[in-house]
Amino acid sequence: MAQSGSDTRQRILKAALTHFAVSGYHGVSVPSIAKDANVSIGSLYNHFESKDALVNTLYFEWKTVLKRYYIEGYPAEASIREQFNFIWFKLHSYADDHPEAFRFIENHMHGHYLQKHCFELEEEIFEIGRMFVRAGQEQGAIASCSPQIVVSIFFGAFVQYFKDCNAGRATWNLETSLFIKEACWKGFSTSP
Amino acid sequence: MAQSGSDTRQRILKAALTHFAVSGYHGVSVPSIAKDANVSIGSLYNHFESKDALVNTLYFEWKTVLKRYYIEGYPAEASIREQFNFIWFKLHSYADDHPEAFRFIENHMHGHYLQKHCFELEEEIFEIGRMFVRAGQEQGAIASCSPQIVVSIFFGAFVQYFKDCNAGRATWNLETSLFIKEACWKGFSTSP
Amino acid sequence: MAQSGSDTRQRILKAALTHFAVSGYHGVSVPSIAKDANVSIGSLYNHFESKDALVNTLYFEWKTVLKRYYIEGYPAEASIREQFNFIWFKLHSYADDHPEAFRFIENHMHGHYLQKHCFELEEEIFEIGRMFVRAGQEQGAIASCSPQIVVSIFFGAFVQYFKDCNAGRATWNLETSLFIKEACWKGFSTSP
Amino acid sequence: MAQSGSDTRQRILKAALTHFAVSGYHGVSVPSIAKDANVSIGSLYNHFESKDALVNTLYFEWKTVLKRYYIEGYPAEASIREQFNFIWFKLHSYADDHPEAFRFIENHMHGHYLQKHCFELEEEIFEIGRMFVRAGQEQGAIASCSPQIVVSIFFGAFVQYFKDCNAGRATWNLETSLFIKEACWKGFSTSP
DNA sequence: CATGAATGAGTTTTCATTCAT
DNA sequence: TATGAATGAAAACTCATTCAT
Repeated sequence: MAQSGSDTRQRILKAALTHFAVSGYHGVSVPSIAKDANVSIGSLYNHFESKDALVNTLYFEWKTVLKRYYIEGYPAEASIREQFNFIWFKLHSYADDHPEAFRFIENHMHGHYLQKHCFELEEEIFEIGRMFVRAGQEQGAIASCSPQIVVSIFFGAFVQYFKDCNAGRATWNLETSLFIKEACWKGFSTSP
Repeated sequence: MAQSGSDTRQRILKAALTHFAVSGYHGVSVPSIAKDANVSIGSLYNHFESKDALVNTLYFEWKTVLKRYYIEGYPAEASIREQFNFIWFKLHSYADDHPEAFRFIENHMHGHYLQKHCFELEEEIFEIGRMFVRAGQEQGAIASCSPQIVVSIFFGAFVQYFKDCNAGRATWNLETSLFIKEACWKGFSTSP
Repeated sequence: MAQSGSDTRQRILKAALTHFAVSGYHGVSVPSIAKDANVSIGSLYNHFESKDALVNTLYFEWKTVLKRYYIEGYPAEASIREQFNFIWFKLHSYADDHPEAFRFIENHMHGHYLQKHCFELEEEIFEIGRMFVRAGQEQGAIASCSPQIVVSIFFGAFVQYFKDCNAGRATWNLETSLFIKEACWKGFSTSP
Repeated sequence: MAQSGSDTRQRILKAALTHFAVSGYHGVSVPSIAKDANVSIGSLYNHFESKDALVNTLYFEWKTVLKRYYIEGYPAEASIREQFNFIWFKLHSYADDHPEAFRFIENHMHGHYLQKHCFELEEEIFEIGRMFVRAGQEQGAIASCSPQIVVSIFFGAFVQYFKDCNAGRATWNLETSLFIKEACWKGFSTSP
């Protein structure tokens, strides 16, 4: 059961992600993560100070990945319409590439155990969305309202679609996703 | 500390709702519920067979209340537009009247511990939404797509708005709520 | 293995005293105490918040008993000589009546785990000794020096005698004890 | 962080002494010693077979040092009075030169983990004291009693004085120490 | 010899549940 | 029905020790 060594941390993170995504923080036991990672409990605690530290690391890492999805190649010079297409496409890609991570970071009640820097990162990411909305409003392309409201609409719709797919109420595919995207755009844009 | 007896069950349910809404199933201990309900542990177990039975009861009761909100007075004869107004208004009223209950039933990962009849009830409620969508589509008032997708859009938007209010990113009021409702309608309706 | 109920706490305290007296705080495991007390671990934790709370309770209780030994019937009006006889006799009686308790409270390094009120109680008891010394010095019966020094002499001698008996280097009996008492008196009194 | 090698062992012993003196055998973890010694855990185990072996080495070494203090230059031909002055002075010097070591070897409950040769060495050292007492008794200079009792008196007084200084109840200086020495002598000597 | 990641038995503690009163 | 002490399996976490490099 001894391990190759260097990838221990990654194996722990991978196993932990799966467990937390499925059962939530309190529904997961550290031994079960260790077992799934094929690592001893002691080893897990050599890599992460506590269960708490482990979820926080996980959350921060995957929110950071999401942030990178949004930021890298963001078409700041393109039209608002295209900016929205980009954001939606990235959201979709992230959920498609890393469904467990998306489930983990969006599906939970992230309670008392998340540290400040995690909440701050979450806010940074929402701020990316709000910046897009503000730009659209300045150009008159997006309806006038509190920017977060627009984010609520399209992000909420996307998350619910993702959940419905997990629950078997909807089918996961790009076509449907783009249909929802268009509906959202129609909903908050000012185009006739 | 002895209690009148008849309302014991209600006090337990109330305390349990608060706890589960805040911390999730696994994050709550039965003794803490009993303490908050001002009831002995033994008494709690006289009223509910197990922690499992308690959440299931709670979930079923509050989902039933939500179902009643939708069903009672549903304007089946009115226009699709008005039917949507009604659904949205009920959703809003429920979240407004019973914020903890809404948080509890919508905000969590309801995992393995929910029993079949709870999932069935959830599905029944979604079905109310889908029936409305189908009716709208038959009349040509709602865009043609899988009915659940439309539900995802407006329900997802609403849930996200509710969450954002809880997180302090948005402000809870009817005006904003109606703004989101209109955006959703514009999004999935066929009106020019 | 179910227990009569009301004396659980006492059984825990008794078992804990024995264990701590023999092995010290860190050398004792909570399960071993529970087992010896014929009590389940959970039950132990119903009665004491933590291992820490348990030692503190134990320490405080037994130091309080020692304090009572000194205080009750203290012959404040008698001669200094007789006051010393009284103190010594009480010290001896305590160690004789409760050898494990004496071993526990005097033989250890009571480190970080003792709470303030325990240290304060210890100081109160030393203060009883110092008050006796001051009275003796005012009467010219005890040599002039910092009062604690006199306490160090007789208390230290007694504790060492007690330890030596435990180690089999000396024999525990009143006669020897009184011999040491007389030596101490000769040592710090001013009598020719 | 690699070390010169030869002094590794010394650094380990030094760090271990400090830790054991403060927290006792069971209150100290091997990794914490290694860290403080600036040595890897593996290296520590190259030098000492086990935690057990480490304490035993430490105990034996420092008791040996104490023994040397007593033996080297012992004035066997001088008067009993001067022999006592020598013993006391050496005790004081040892505690003054190596306070941590003195705390370590005298302040603890040295339980099950000490090996036979450590207990034997302890007994040898007590025997030095008892030999002095016997010589004094043969000369009629020390009161007649079991020799260990006299040792209990002065050694106990000294240890208590040392502890009181550590606890802040007394002040460590030679003058006070000599005062206690004189009191002890008056206590157990036969001089008028 | 030096390193430090890995191990897993053992520690403290929690908690769903039972049951005698 | 109400009570809450008792239970013990399981959780989070520690730590002496090993071993491949």
